[in-house]
Amino acid sequence: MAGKRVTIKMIAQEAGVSPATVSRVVNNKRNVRPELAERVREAIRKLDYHANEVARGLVRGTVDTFGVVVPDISNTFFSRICKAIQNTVMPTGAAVFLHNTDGILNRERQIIKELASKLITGIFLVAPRMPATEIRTLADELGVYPVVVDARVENCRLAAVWVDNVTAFIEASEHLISKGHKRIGFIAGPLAVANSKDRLDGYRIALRNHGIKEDTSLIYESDFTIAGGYKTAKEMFRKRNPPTAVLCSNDLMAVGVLSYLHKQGVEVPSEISVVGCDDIDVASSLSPPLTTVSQPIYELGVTAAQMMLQYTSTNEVPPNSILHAKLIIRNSTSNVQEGKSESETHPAEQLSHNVQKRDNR
Amino acid sequence: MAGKRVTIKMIAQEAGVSPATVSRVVNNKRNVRPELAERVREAIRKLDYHANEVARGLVRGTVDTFGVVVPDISNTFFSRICKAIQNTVMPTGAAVFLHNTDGILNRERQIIKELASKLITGIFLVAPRMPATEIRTLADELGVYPVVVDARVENCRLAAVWVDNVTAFIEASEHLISKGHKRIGFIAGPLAVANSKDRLDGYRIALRNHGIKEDTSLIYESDFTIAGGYKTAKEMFRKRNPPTAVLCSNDLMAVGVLSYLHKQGVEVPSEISVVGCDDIDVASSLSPPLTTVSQPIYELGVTAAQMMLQYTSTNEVPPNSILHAKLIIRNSTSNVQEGKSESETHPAEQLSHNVQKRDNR
DNA sequence: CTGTTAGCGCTTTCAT
DNA sequence: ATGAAAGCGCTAACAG
Repeated sequence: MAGKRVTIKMIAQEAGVSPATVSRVVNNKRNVRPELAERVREAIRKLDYHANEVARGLVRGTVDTFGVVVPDISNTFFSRICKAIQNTVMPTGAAVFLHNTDGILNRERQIIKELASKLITGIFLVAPRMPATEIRTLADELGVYPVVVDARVENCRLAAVWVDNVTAFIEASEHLISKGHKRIGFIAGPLAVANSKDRLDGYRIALRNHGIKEDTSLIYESDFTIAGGYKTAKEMFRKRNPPTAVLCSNDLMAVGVLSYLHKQGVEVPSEISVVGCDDIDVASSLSPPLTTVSQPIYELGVTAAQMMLQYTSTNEVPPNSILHAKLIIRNSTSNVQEGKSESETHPAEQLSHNVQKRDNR
Repeated sequence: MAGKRVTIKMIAQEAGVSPATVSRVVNNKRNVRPELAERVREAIRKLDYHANEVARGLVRGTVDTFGVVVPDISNTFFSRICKAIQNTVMPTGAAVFLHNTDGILNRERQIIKELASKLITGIFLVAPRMPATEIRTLADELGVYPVVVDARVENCRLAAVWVDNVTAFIEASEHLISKGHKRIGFIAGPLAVANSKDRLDGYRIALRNHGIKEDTSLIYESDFTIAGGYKTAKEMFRKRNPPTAVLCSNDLMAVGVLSYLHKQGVEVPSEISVVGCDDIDVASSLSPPLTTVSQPIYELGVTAAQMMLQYTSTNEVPPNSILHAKLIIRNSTSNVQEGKSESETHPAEQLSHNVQKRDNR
């Protein structure tokens, strides 16, 4: 590549001033005679000068760039967060490094170090696998501002924004319960991820609050993918005494479930109700349109970016931000099929079931 | 942030050698006495040294980083390309800047310049709006290696990889024609985008080759979104004499069409056939599973990355790469409804239609 | 093989 | 208000 870049010196010469003055003009320092400043600006225009950000970064000791570290950029959820972060941060002139971890812990550590060696200002850790304390330590050591996105980290002097998944899934479960469902299958994401755990907890709390005994044979751990949801549904409905509704930890798995049920000729929602989480773009266009826990995805990203901007400018770790999800009721859920829920299940619960049902009419 | 970074000098002192020697060790130059090298490595380990990439970039005049510029990272298609590029490029130690243009031409120009000022090595332009010649000029001027992804650019000394959309859509159209469809609606993407144009051309060529007169009232331009597909379907089917099949320029619009038809109680494929393009993750899980033109998305990214690597190492612009799409026939397409196709259309074409039909049995 | 030296392009005292 | 000079951390001649 040819590309002789024009430097500050050339501008200085062209404008008949010193490099220092050019620097002052470029950086909008006010102590430059307007006349000179104009001459410099003209030279800059004429030679199409663009400051070498790398040189600038070297002397400043930091570059105006952030790193965004996600498990999987091809996942809509993460790519939307990523977009929100970018859109929020871009107006300040900052750029963004993007990195995939594939959910591998060591990759995460590795990437953070690489990013730090590039003198980036801050780093967004989206759904990180690393323990909060380690993040704190590493960031301090590396001199990088960390903001954790979509993971609940408390009491760590760590800036973080997440969604209240427990409450969200209590609500989702109660929606199903209010429709008379008592045998509700649950497909969790990887339980090593705090969000997955929280969602499962929400489900459990809701059951308990409504006097429904937990049946561990109804709870499955999967992987947040369509294929995973499909496979899990298959297992779930092959057993005797299957659920009348299934609550999924994300939409992709719900799509898998829907797909399986459709293939088996099972009608949703008349025979089985299905609930997802995320409200991905296609959720409202599925047949039936999917009832789902809508996560404030974009807001998650925007908030994270705002926290980062505040963090870096004040040097004080901003308070955590807890966002709320919203249950969007569409057509994949309905009242439990008449007599279906209990007749095939524990006869002992028949009575309470009827009471429950009556209560909700 | 505290974060006293350890420098090459500290390592030099610790190991009792000169900075140059440390540099040699770090960069694996072989002309260092093994004994010394080991001492240096130990110091590096002990002090947890990581080379300052910014300083390195300044002296080298370039940093081992690429820019990826996409219209919209939250679109699965682009995020998958992005992931492929990253995965391919990462093993070489390179990092990736990600930028959204929202399909705005000027943003594209702006971003390319910003990226260049960061001394990046090369830039991936995914579905760019900029004319090829301008890309060539700008890249030369800025001293950056450009690779164009998912856009047909020929005869420009410009490295590019794209999919043969014309052939793909001829095939998709012929699939429909072979099922007896003669009134085939077409929902195009923005026709300013070459790919959209090519797909439409494929459709037209197929019609012509099979003696079907083109009916411009069947051709719509939309925007590649679910909402756009929905809205267009609404218009399309409100007219008298609607099509018996609709071919969409991407899956998202097909999802919109499916959603509209489902809402109207129209059965797919028995009443209307629908074809999409991209084979997005949910395509096979829709009901009905969507017949679609499967684009080699991941391969698009991998190929682009390989071209870039070759480009930067040989300094010769690699030959263009044309990938092939594949029609995946699922359940959203079927034979045209008996007597439906023509009875409501131009009686004049009745005969040729019957001939056509017989040909394909 | 190894150390010394001279910058890469920019910002930032420090004089003037 | 402006210029001269030092130096950010590293690499790459150039000596030895």
